[in-house]
Amino acid sequence: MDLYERIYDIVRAIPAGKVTTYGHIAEAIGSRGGARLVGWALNAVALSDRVDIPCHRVVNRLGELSGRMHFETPFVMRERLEAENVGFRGEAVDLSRHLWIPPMAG
DNA sequence: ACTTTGACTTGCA
DNA sequence: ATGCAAGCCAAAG
Repeated sequence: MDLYERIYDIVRAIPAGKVTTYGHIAEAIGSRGGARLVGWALNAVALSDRVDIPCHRVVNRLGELSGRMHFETPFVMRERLEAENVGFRGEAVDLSRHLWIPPMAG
């Protein structure tokens, strides 16, 4: 299984109303520090037809919507999260309430 | 083939 | 707490 598909599997597993971070996903696929790879994979998703992957539920370690630029508009990401009752703390997601840790692969 | 960049995170000073 | 450097894997020039 490619790392990309592992990433996609994990992102798809994020429950509505929850978010996770690039770092946690990277760890889940057995690639600690490979957070950038996750971003790259999501970038591929963004310009792909994949809609099954809720990439809006992936934020950086501070809960900031660093990937909002890659959506149709920079507001879509925030709006989608708020639509799922995700609470915000300033410009970042309240991770203390909405952080979801992905299960380890294997 | 080598260098630079990217929706990132961590370590050391 | 702030600032610089390293590490991860893949894609573009």
